[in-house]
Amino acid sequence: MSDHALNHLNPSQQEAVNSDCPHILVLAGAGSGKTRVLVERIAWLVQKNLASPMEIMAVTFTNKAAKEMLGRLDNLLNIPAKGLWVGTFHGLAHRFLRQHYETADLPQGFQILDSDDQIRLIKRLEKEMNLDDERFPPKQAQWFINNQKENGRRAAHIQPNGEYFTEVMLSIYQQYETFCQRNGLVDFTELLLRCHETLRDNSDLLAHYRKRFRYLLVDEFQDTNTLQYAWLRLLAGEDNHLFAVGDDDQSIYSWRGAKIENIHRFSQDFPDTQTIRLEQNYRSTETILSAANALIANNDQRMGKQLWTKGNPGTAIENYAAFNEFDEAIFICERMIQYQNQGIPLNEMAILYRANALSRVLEEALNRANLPYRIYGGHKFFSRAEIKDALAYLRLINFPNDDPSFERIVNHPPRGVGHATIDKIRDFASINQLSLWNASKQLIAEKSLPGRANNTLSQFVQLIEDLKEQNMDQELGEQTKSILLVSGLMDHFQQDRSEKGQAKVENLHELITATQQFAPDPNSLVSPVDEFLAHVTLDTGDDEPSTEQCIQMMTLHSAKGLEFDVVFIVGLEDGLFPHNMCLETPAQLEEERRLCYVGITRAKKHLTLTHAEQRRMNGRDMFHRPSRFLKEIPQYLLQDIRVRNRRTASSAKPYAHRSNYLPSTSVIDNTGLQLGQTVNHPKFGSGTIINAEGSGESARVQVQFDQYGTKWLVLQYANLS
DNA sequence: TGCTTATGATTTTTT
DNA sequence: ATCATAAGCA
Repeated sequence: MSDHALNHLNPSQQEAVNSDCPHILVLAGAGSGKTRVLVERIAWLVQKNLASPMEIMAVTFTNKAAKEMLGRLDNLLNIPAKGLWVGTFHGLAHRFLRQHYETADLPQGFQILDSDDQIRLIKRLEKEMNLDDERFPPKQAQWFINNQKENGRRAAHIQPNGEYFTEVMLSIYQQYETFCQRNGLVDFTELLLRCHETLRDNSDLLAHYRKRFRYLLVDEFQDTNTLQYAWLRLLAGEDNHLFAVGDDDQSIYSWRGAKIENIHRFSQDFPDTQTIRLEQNYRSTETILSAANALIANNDQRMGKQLWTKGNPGTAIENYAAFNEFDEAIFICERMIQYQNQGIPLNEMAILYRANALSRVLEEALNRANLPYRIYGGHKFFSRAEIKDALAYLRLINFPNDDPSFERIVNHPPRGVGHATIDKIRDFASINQLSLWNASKQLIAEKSLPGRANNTLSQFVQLIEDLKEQNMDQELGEQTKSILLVSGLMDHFQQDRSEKGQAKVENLHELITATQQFAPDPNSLVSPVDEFLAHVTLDTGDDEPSTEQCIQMMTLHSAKGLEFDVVFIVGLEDGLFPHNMCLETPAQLEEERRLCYVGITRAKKHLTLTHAEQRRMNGRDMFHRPSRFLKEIPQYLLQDIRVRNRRTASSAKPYAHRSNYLPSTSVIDNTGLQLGQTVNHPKFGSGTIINAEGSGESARVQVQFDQYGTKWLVLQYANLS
């Protein structure tokens, strides 16, 4: 970095960037320039010739953070940061395993299971083991397995403790481990654990990597779990340099294994650690910072930090007590329009909520107000059912022994291979230690299935064989396209005329585009298909930069790391935020408070907090008290907002009937009817059309009647008016 | 076999 | 209210 750039760093930042100390822990408050310090540190190492890019590894949690870091480095260093390893824990471990798959005892084409696949597999194993999945919920087994792995424990290492439940969990873990190993499947935690074990048990390999990566840098250190920390320590060894950046006040992921203790342990595990605090905030107004500081001061378990700013006090934090959630939403829309008139662009405004369920009412209000918005998070593109179906075809064609994929698509779209047949395949496969694919082929060859099942299954096998044949030398994009058409998957979703069905078709088209645009790495060790499949399970791909002028909506969790001129935090009610499920222990409440702290510190200029006195949740009207966090913010920072005409229950609920808001595109072929339309039936009275299928004489519609429930009616005979 | 209806549970999320 | 999964029926 140039000396010019150094001048723009404050003393603490500068100290962190060019410290000679081998181990550095940077406690970086919100908005204190944490990413910048990380990037400048790397630039400094390279430009002072302390390290070549080859000797540096930088680890992040999300692909987004990794990409941003790489981008900034490119800018700063002016040379492509060649040889530099920047990536997520999982991405780097994956890279390692692909390179050393033999040493790691994995097949070359090992596949990655995402947590969906993991659950599916556990369910299947429980069934095979004749376990009741009510007593032993697959979710819990999943948690058990991941937790054991995060603590480095293989099934064989665990001593049965005499408790029946634990022993069952352990036996599931055993089966799961065996199955994955036999079939070359690796779940997310396994990527790291396997990498850790391989390094630990191969001293020459470990020596090589320790020698290579003399400088290790970690972002969001407060989010590391036990395994990730162990992995870092292993790589660091005695001699390497470890630079960790984190903020204990922003630790909000303990519920998925993050160990805030890792920050506390750091200076014990690395005795000569220099701890540097970044407390000057460059983001928010003084008012917003004071609120954040006051709130977080209520937590006992802190390393202690006090953010300050040279900035102006800014405007007061607005506090609005809404009558109900509709009133809350309308209020927010009005305020946003006001801010927009003040010249603040829409993409500088964000609405943050504790739970995704809260977004619906807000969306409706934004639609009515003609305010464009974008929702972050939620269902990631590559994890949507229809996309995973398509990917399963791609996977099975290239790796016929991939059982999870086989199971997913053997009867999807429905082709007459039912439960009974699948059960037989499974049994046969598990008795003979075959993959479902090979089991199917053998069963067909032996003709040991009932005629009809034999037929339908052969057709499926033939379908896959055909696709395999014709795809041998096709481009990935072409492959995907023909898979979707030939398999009938596209057709299947096209049958569904509802809005959701149409969205799925669009998603499939988007997938085709994604495969067409995918640029395989020319240096890759695996095939483009394989690379693409790993890419989609490791990178959720939801970080397209949003340059569009849209209001940003997301959960408080996914807001971490972002900033906006204007922030609205909604649903500040006891029971919702802090959430009911997080009130059991003081530690949980403290995490909720940190979450609130994260939310507040996202705001640069204006912050508005809202709560509703009445809120309909899970079909019931709830009356929550204002959040206790509101009381923890000093009154003088808050300004209560009153609305001139207090909205009544009816005026605050202007769109209770959704039917008017369905798009007009859902016209049913040649019937003059459309989805969402209200119709009258001679016998069942009035109702709303909620679905339709077929055309001409076989056209049917599904109607939700006001009094008789939902019914499918053949249009020809229904006599609707 | 596969569609329809009934039942149950519902924080947060990356990889 | 809404969604997913499971049992039940055509």
